[in-house]
Amino acid sequence: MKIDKSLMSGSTTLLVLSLLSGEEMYGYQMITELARRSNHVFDLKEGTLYPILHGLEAEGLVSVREKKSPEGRTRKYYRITRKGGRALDARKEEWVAFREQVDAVVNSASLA
Amino acid sequence: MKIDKSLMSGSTTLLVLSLLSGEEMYGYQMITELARRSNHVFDLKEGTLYPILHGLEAEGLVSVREKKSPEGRTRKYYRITRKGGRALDARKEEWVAFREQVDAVVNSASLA
DNA sequence: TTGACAAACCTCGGCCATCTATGTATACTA
DNA sequence: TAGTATACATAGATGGCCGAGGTTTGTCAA
Repeated sequence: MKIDKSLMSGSTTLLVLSLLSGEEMYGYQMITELARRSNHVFDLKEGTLYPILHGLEAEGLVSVREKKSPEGRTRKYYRITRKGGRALDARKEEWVAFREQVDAVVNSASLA
Repeated sequence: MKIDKSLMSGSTTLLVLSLLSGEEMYGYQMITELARRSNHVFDLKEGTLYPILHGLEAEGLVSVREKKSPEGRTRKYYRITRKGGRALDARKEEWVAFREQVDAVVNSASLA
């Protein structure tokens, strides 16, 4: 199913931080991993992700280190910081509240 | 709790059509009703709603009729059309898929 | 060895949804 | 009669995401 992209707005940071809370990852990997875990519902674009990562780094929510892949290419591995963990918790709370209220409105109307 | 407004993007039309699926309503009422039903999580602005309503009307998803309130003021009552009903169903499906995939990513990461 | 393709990073310009600010008019109330 | 709530509306700014393009390095086939 194709989801209206405007629905995605605002959830991207939550998704990225969630991914990083599990393990250290590099950008390109996040894109493929997110697509895989969501059955391609989330097809994050490079033009979207990289600016977000730079922003998260500037805010101190993630840290970066360069590392060579087995083939010799250089990758930038991102790791979530303590501050990032707190930001993630806040984002999760927001998401849950948002989700519940949307459902409340959608369901309350259908009962009328 | 205050929700990042960017999260709202794309859900507004779903919410408006949901409201109208229950009953005929006028713009100002939708704003207050939405705020009430969502515990002020959704505090839709007039500058957001009215253009949306005009757009929905142009697409044939809602119809309008003018009616005087008991006090004499003129209101524009919006009603969902058959086409609007089908659009609502589609939006609901999108929302459910989106919600489930976000939860899937958020939860799968926290297990790692 | 050259050409194509995937991996991996990046930036810029534009679109689009929403908000802020402002404007109008009417009714109620202090 | 001044202020507040109701009820509609639009214009400009903002901000997130995408499309389109670019670069470098490695792999593999022709």
